[in-house]
Amino acid sequence: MESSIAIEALSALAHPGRIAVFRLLVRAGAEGAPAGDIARALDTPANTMSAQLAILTRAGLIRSRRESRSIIYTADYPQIAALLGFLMEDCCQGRPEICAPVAAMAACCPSPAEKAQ
Amino acid sequence: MESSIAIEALSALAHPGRIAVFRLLVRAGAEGAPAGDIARALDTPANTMSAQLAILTRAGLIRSRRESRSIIYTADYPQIAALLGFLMEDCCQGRPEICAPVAAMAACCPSPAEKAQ
DNA sequence: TCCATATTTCCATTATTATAGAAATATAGA
DNA sequence: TCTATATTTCTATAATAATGGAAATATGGA
Repeated sequence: MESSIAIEALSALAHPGRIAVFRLLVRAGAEGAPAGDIARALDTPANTMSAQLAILTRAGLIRSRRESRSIIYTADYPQIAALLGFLMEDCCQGRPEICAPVAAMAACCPSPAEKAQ
Repeated sequence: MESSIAIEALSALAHPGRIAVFRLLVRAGAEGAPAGDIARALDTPANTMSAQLAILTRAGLIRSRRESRSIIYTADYPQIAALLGFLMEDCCQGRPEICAPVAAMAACCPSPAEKAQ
């Protein structure tokens, strides 16, 4: 991942309204949520929410699809993973115990390989 | 983690100079690096670097210790893990495959439990 | 004490970003 | 076609952040 891409994503997240939107969508999973529902849930005017969703979209963190009159937003999980990977690149340097806290954080999401064990 | 804490950390990272410092320190491990070395490595004036280090420190992402005339900076791994955890909180919702890309990102850092297997 | 090195603080200029009212656009249904 | 709903775009004002020169502070050694 390019540094400039990561910075755009981090800038997008570094805002009280937008991080709330992001976390709502991370929790919402693949179904996502329509713009209006998000605006109501976070008690934000529709045009302000529209700007926030546009910024998160341009940053690659979320995606949208139209469904009838609504626009449904979803988290872009692979892109999010790429951002986290960029932040922690080469964190181990042969001593995994250094960044063990990071691995522990990810323990909620066992990989398919780990689930098979 | 409080939302305001996460925003301060993300704001600190959302900057070309500061994310370069952050990643340099993530790679540097527990030994860290002195301010002057970091400034030289990233070709940044000492006062500008000082401001950048201060912002990352205030955001809780890095720590410093004095060693003779130098100030050594290190990444604060537990705090970083807490930030990543905040971003991905409740990402699974009973369906771990949704955020599998995130788990795959963390595969470089097997936890002690995983290493024992 | 005096000097060199390492880092930080002060400051002013310049540039970027946030907010929401009002208007515009898109879709669906009567 | 007309109306209601859903969302976005346009716009101006207000607030915040980045940069690096110059000066200040802290440490160690002669």
